[in-house]
Amino acid sequence: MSAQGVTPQSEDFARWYTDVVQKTELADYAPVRGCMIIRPYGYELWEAVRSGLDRRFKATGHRNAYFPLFIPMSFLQKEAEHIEGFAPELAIVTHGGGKELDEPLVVRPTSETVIGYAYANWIQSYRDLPVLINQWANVVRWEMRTRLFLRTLEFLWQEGHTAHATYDEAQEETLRMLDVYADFAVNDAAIPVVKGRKSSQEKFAGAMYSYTIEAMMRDRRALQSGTSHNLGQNFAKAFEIKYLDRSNELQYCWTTSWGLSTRMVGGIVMAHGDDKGLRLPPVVAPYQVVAVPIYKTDAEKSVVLPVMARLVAELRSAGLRVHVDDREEVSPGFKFNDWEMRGVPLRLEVGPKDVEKASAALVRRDIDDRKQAKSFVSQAGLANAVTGLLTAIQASLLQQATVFRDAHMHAVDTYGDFKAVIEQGDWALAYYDGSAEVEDQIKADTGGASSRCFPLDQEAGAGKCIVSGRPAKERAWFAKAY
RNA sequence: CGGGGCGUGGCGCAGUCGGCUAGCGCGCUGCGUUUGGGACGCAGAGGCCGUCGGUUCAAGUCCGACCGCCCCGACCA
Repeated sequence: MSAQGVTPQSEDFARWYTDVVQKTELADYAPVRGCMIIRPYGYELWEAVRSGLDRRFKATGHRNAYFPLFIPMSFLQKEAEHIEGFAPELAIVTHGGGKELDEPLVVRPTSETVIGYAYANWIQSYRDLPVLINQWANVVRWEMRTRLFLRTLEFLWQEGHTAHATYDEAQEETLRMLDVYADFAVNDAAIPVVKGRKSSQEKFAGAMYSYTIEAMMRDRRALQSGTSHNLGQNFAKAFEIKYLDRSNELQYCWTTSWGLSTRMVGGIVMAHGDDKGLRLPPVVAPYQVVAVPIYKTDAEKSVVLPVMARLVAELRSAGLRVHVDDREEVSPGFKFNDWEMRGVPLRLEVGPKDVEKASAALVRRDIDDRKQAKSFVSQAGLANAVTGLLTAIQASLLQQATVFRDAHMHAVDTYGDFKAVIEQGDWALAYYDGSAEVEDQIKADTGGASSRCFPLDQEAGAGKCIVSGRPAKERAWFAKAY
């Protein structure tokens, strides 16, 4: 890490990422391997993700609740595929209060099982359905290799868990929540995403179908940014989640679960960041505007500061998140670079000339060229100008990410083209029979590219699997992924 | 767990064939001058050289073990 700024993205993306996360004070390493200390700036970003999602969950009829951290080991074993999938990454508590426990407790890697237990008790009749609950929680998965935000042993997330009377309702819910994630990603995080269905290898352990939103990072690798699962009746059967239908017959429920984690913070970093550091979308940025006063002498300072204070108050009363950098010990130039690294979307400068002319300078973070990024506006109506620019920046970041992404996604028809596309680091869309052998073959041939999803928006058609030649009904996206 | 790299003030590093009081840049503290794109001067503070054990008159330096971190793979939100 250099003393000033971060390793340029173009030089070493992985290094750039770790530099950015630490130098912008999003997070720090913890004393335990693979764990992370989320610092205020990073936590505020997560809080913005949280509030954007929470609002949408409530608007679609969900309520928040909280289920316990510890789960009896036996619960996980009730669903065969579930335990098989999670067993290698469980943290297990064997002792408590100085004594060995009769039954080990698992630190939740996800909560389908405890929640299934509760739902079995709560649900008797079709009148109790649907149950639409979400929880905000931490979970633990003992991963081999970790990276700040992208994969940590403990992470924060939300997990929605719903129970329904029919398959169709569960499927509808699964896709509704996938849409909620996509809406959040696009409109709040300014990240374009591909919605799709996971291959059977990539699906959640215990799910019938898993759906995902996949985003492209600036190094073109894919990031699974949120998942929504139709669990079928797998967990209902394992936990006896049953209801009496209208004709007084006992039926198993159909359940869903869906989650989005602090990984999204890493996604925001990697989808928008540039050589200078972060570029945060205004909707989720902890500070939307940073105000830097400019003065040389005490006399100038005494005229600049009151004007700045007045303007900042106006912006705040317009509902904007504004930070005033009134540090005396660093120069304005230093502050400009510092806040650009931290990704604040818009900078407000007020100096002696502005006081004279009743103007202010606004500088956009999303535009590289300094002259183009900077504009001078009248102090009158500043809040409107700022709001307008923030809207433009939000749109521009989405636009830039979309243009970048689309330039690196290719539909292919031959395996030669497929490998060439992956080789150059891009995403390839190809007919795929969905088999594990083909996926393994592709992984081996391409140095680790995996199927990301069968995109939902593809036209119905048929073709031959690009590897096996077997008939395939759908195309899938393949890419190297985080 | 396999391969590669690295552990020396907060951060980044130097420290030659073992030798004297362990150094440099950044940052930090104080004072003064500065301030519209990463200011400067002066004076300071800050180290069990990752841990343990060996070799030696003498170890940051040589040997061994261990621990930790980073990068690349197998596994994953």
